Amino acid sequence: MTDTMQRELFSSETPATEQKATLFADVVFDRPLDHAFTYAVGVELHERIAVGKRVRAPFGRGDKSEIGYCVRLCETAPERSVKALVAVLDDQPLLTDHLLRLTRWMADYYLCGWGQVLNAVVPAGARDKSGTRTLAFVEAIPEAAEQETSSALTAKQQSVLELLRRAGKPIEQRQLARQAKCGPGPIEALILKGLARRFSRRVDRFVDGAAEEETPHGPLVLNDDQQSVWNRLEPALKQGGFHAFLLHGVTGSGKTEIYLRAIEEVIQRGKEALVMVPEISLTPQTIQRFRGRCGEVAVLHSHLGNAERGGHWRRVATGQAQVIVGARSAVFAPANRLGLIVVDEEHENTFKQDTTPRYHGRDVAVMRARLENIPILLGSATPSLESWHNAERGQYTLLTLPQRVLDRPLPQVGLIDLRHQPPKRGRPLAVSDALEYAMKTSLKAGGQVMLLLNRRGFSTHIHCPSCGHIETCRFCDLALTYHKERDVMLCHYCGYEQEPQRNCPSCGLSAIRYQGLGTEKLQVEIEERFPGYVVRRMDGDTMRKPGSHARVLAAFRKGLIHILLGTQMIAKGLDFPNVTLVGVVNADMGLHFPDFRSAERTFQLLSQVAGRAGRGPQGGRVLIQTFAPEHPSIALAAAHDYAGFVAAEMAHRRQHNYPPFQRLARLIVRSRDREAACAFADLLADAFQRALHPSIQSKGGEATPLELRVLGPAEAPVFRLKGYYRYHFQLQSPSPALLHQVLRTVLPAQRVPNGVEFTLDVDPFNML
DNA sequence: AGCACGCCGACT
DNA sequence: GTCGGCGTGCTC
Repeated sequence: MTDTMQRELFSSETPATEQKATLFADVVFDRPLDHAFTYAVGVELHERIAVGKRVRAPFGRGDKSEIGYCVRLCETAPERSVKALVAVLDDQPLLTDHLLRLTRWMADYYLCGWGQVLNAVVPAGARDKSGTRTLAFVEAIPEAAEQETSSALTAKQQSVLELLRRAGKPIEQRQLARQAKCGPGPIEALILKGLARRFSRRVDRFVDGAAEEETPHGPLVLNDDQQSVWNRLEPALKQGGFHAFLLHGVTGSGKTEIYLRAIEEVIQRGKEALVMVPEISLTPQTIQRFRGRCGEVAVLHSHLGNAERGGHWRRVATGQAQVIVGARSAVFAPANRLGLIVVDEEHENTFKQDTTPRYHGRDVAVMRARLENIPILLGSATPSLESWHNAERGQYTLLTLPQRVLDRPLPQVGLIDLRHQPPKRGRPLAVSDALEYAMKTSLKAGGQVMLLLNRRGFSTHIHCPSCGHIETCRFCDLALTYHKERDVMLCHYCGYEQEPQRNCPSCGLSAIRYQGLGTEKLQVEIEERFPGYVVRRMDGDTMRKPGSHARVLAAFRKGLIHILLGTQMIAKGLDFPNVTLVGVVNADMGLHFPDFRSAERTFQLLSQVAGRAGRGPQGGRVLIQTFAPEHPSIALAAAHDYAGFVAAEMAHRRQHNYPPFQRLARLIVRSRDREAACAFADLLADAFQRALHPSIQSKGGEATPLELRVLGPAEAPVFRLKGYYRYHFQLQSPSPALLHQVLRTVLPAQRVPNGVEFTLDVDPFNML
């Protein structure tokens, strides 16, 4: 008897359909399927089932038990026969109605399964109960008179009691012991003497420990620009309703103060505020700023452990946090009474996720604000062209802070033309004489210096002068970078490591050259040329351990480091008032990327670093070394001319039909088999071509091609990656609606061959 | 995405 | 004759 016969027999004896079922649940699974599956809900689960909870259900031919999300309940039986749910997993729904609608929209917009989105949205730590524990708290008994017993109090007991009375609230026992620098003895004694009491409380792990000494930071007086921005913002906050603002404020113009006021305003109304910042800006100082002013703050970002993240997440879900600060994924914070969303550094590309679902945190935030009918404030010193375009079209209200606070001028920016450097004896140096002189001057005057070089490692180019061989990654076709400290050659894309070679693996000659400049080599050069000064490097290599980032920045702030050099990481720090010189070692680095946003990125990066200088009363300047001083990204960043840059770049984008004027979707086909990848990319691109020009083959009459173009296919800029051959092409569409219409007609009809994978990226940022 | 079904080639 | 390759289509 075959399996099939068995199943047929079985199912005819006991019909799978629960004829008497009266409740049905629509369930979505973590699969790239765009529709929900209906299950009967047994009577025993009627009390427990709810939209937004996870369920266990038999799925597929083998009735394999799968976990999915319940997204809808209804009482009318569907036409087809259905299976019954096995279990409901959660006590409380993990998703609010708003979040369900938001994620549904994401699945439609980014063309992936709803279940996939939900799985990415609900953090692992929130799905289980981990991350809570029971702790003992101790508090002073206020009415207890001390007199009778005070004579018997030891010094330690006295100080513990002092501490408790001063706190005026319960303190966790171990923390109390730490603060009083005592063991458990004195605390026990106080409890025995009836001066304090102890009780247990179930708390989220990690969260309570974060409540360190806070320095409440009173609101500052607004300057005229800030005041006029506030005057436009305040009514929208008071009134509520969807309203998108783009706050364009130069670095140091006091955007944060505007954020804080706006947050305070909505908190006062009993609402919650969500603040999204780029991952690297999520430092303790950033969080502290909000803790000082805004009540209970929850923090959500990817570097938290499951339990810790779950704790914060639950605190948000239960309304215990007024402010949620987090990176990209914080846009899904389960807040119930959201009153405002702030997206700081709105232009940052780290808001775009580069795994499924490939969403853009800022765009999802705008959609969330729309769905929840609340205001949203996007802030940046260099707004993305997308947001600027929206402001120009009147979709967003533009607010401007054109000046730095306290009338501090923007730093003077000088360009050093590397093309006209006098030839040097020996090997070329990273720092020109002009930059060196400026550094020495600044340091002698007691100032600090920051140096930006946007490439880590020691040598970025390892080649053989005899045969021209270049050391590349075995799996990607990218040049390996030599890292001197770890003494390895590293692929910056896939992490592949290889022993450095003495001899050329191609021709055997023993004269391999390690060329090209990375932060490690720069550090060596700086230490040689600036003896007696403390030099620190900050890049992906030195910042591996958590906390090291904050430690270096703290040391720099204290003046323990004279010269801080590093990758763009250093551009994101907070204010360092004593930085009087910022040097950019090579400004052109990102300029020649095969990416239509490379000019914008370069402009943003240079503006950002330039903003680091002259934050203090002694002012400061910026020196940019470049081979292309007349390039708009560089010349206009040097002139602090955002408007000028945007005008030039917008013209360029319009001319080439790039965003923000048209929408882009990128399709990437990859396979270990080069031919297979190439063939399928051609096939797919062809399918789009045919969909766009249907009349060509039919009537031969007037072809009315939709205004949508297929660019490619071609080899992806990184052709080999992690052992895969990659081809890609793009769809360029005048409207998102048309783009989606075409994608939805063409893609479902495609069958992807075995051994070939393809991904779709709507509104792509990474073009490599 | 999984996973089972099914229809073809090389083995006991 | 059967084991197993992977192409094809479905999953409530």
